[in-house]
Amino acid sequence: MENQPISPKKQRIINAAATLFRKRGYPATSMRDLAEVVDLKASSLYSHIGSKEELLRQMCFENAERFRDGMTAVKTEHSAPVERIQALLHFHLQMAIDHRSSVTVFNDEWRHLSSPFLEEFLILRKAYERDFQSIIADGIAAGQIRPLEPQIILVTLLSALRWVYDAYKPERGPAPEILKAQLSELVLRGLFV
Amino acid sequence: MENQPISPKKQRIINAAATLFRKRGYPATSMRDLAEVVDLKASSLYSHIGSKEELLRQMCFENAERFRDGMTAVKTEHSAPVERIQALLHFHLQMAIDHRSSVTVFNDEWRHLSSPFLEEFLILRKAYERDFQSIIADGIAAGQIRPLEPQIILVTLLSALRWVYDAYKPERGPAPEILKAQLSELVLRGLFV
DNA sequence: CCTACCGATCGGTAGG
DNA sequence: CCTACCGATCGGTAGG
Repeated sequence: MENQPISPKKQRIINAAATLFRKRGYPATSMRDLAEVVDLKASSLYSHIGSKEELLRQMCFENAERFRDGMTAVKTEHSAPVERIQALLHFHLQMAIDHRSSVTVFNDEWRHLSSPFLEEFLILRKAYERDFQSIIADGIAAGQIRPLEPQIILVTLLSALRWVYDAYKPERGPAPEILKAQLSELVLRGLFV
Repeated sequence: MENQPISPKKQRIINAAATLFRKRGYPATSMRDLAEVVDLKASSLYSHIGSKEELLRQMCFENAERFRDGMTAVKTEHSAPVERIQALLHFHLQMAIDHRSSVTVFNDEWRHLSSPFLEEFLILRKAYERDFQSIIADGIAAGQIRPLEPQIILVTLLSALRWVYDAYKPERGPAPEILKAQLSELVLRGLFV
């Protein structure tokens, strides 16, 4: 990924695109829809961006990097599996709050990437999942995590947090700290008392 | 919803459409893609179906009915909140196994319905969620469910099951009974030992 | 169930 | 950043 500086105008376009992609999905969002939101003609978008798919790529890979960096930080700051899992859970929730639209696009729209970006993306995602899964396996080996299939635990945990990206609005729902506390308790300790 | 008999050919088209809509999403699936899968020209599809959106409607409302009927059955067969929740969890997993593609479309593609079907669909979904949420509230009142926001519990529970629709293949993963047992344990009793 | 075709819309370019 | 425009593809229809 090249890292040229991004102009403010370009950033506005990216943000508007993330919101539209989240709400309608990537294929159902037209460049004319996007242009209207940023008060431009569709053709003028191309002075700032290369293509529609470049926008999608930017969102997918930007968040792949954020999750990779988050994983690195968590592994550096914590050594016990249980603490690592708790920290990752909080990190996922913070990502949902700070980068709601672009993380939703990262979660749901990556399949519309074309080759070779799709393959590159899947490699990054696989690496993240492998890291996470091995933390879970460590927790099981230490007798602190329920001894179930690590793959099932991983996907269920990630899936349980997914609604937050789609549906949580900090201004409407509970405060972020309350949400984090309730979700941690629910996921880590279970539905039943 | 009218209930005219559905010809075998029409059913084949619906099934093929469900698989394509699940894999690529509704907007990114063209009628020419669909025609190719069922060995027809695109125009010939219209001898069997009314429109592309009619296919989407069929899948969305068919499953809305299945979930409504499932909810009715669970409430008839069980009276304790905890048993009802356990039965609903098993019911959701059975739906994922029996109707994988069409339930994924129901979950993810309903937003592409147009008026007034979108509004009608949301009413049905809301009713289901209200039923489910009040069972959770009953469980909390009875001291059997963790006393958290019922809305958070509901969406987290439904979300935790969602990956199964997208990713579970009975022929590759664990047997359905094992999956059900592990998922129940994980969701109901939590990640931590 | 096909061939032939329709108007609308798509992502994107040329040229200023 | 706009006007003007391109070829491709879309969902769908006419007519047999």
